[in-house]
Amino acid sequence: MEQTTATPIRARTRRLAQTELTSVAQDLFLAQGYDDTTVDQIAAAAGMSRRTFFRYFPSKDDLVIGKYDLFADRMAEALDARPADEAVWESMRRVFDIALDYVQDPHQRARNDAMDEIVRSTSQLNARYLEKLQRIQQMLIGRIAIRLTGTDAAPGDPRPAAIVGAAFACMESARSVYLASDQTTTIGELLDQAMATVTIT
Amino acid sequence: MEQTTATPIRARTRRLAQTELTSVAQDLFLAQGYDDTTVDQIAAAAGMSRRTFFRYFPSKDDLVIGKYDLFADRMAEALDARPADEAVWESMRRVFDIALDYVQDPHQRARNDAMDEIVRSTSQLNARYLEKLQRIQQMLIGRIAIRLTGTDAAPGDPRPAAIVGAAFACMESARSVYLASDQTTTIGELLDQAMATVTIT
DNA sequence: CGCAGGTTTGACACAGGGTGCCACTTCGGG
DNA sequence: CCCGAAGTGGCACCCTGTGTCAAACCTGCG
Repeated sequence: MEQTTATPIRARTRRLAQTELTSVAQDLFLAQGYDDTTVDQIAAAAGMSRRTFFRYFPSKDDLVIGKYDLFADRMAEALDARPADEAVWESMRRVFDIALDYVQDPHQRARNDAMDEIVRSTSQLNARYLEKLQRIQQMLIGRIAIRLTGTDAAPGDPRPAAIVGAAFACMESARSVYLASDQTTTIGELLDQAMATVTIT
Repeated sequence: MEQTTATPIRARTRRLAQTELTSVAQDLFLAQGYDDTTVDQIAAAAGMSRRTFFRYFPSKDDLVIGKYDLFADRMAEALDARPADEAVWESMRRVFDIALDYVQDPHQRARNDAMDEIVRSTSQLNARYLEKLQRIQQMLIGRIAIRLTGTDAAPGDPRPAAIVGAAFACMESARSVYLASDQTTTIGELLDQAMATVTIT
């Protein structure tokens, strides 16, 4: 049967459990590192069994990396919202805005940066992070291709992927410099510098 | 004692075992997929024990992904060999040449492309591949930084990373278009197209 | 030839991530 | 109150990866 109506409650408690789990897990990761924290520990700390943990997250990695899935949708939306006649490079720059300041609360932001640092310093997580980025780019490439050539259908054209990839390269350069610096310069400024150096014709 | 002279024999037999292992493993991967091939199967097919396999490769992934380590050295060399006054974008283009045609034998090349296809279609391998690429880029960024500013030491400058990243984005766009196409256009041409679209100031 | 050195190998045990299965509880609605 | 669906925990299991240790295997040397 279709249980159409009553479902949102389930989804909400589910998300609650997930955030609780992430919170508890982050504490452990920051305290003893990602690799040295077992799923058993996380589950125990959250008061559930190991088996149940895997019902909330498909893998230990996803607990950390999963949040980047949100970006894909948001960035796709943001790109669609840009005026159609805007230069694609500028559109890309604006799309990145939402990735830059999606967290304002300074406390939460610090925690976020700390997790980013863990991702960067854990080879396995870093790898999966890069893959997520690639997947996001894939979403955008199709849209950029349509902008360039009125219609879709130019599968042999390397330019859309090159443009999107180049833009993300600028983004990543800004991010990495920002995280390694004393954070006096904002990511936005660094990104502007990078995207002024690399341009598209 | 220093067994200076007689040592290369060890290294050679080791490399022999490694290539044998890769060869046998590739057959299995192509036949039944990467995930569905266990290390036990590979080891058995190569006539050794599982434990010994892990003495030749630190992980199953590395058997596939390891070859890209060679590129790091070769590309670093290639970049150093470029004239110091050459435009960095042109230098990057030339550096990619060695990655493009390091296999000439058409039979071997087909096998190589098949493995690349497996890497691309296996999430875990794709992730680790991207990480390798990132590591290679890291090597090059330092060198590009020196070229831009006479000396080293400009850790707050996002431009070197942006340039190198953009160049690699062009490279990857060319590669992905090439692999998805009927392969009539060469990667070199696609790369030229991509790198003509993206420019640096 | 036979022995002493180091190296390679295989077998075993073990930890950790991840999955399928099944019984039990829990919770919401009629 | 009862029924059915969802959530849960425990168990067994597979696979990757590592530490350990004893046996096999060279290899040079007397």
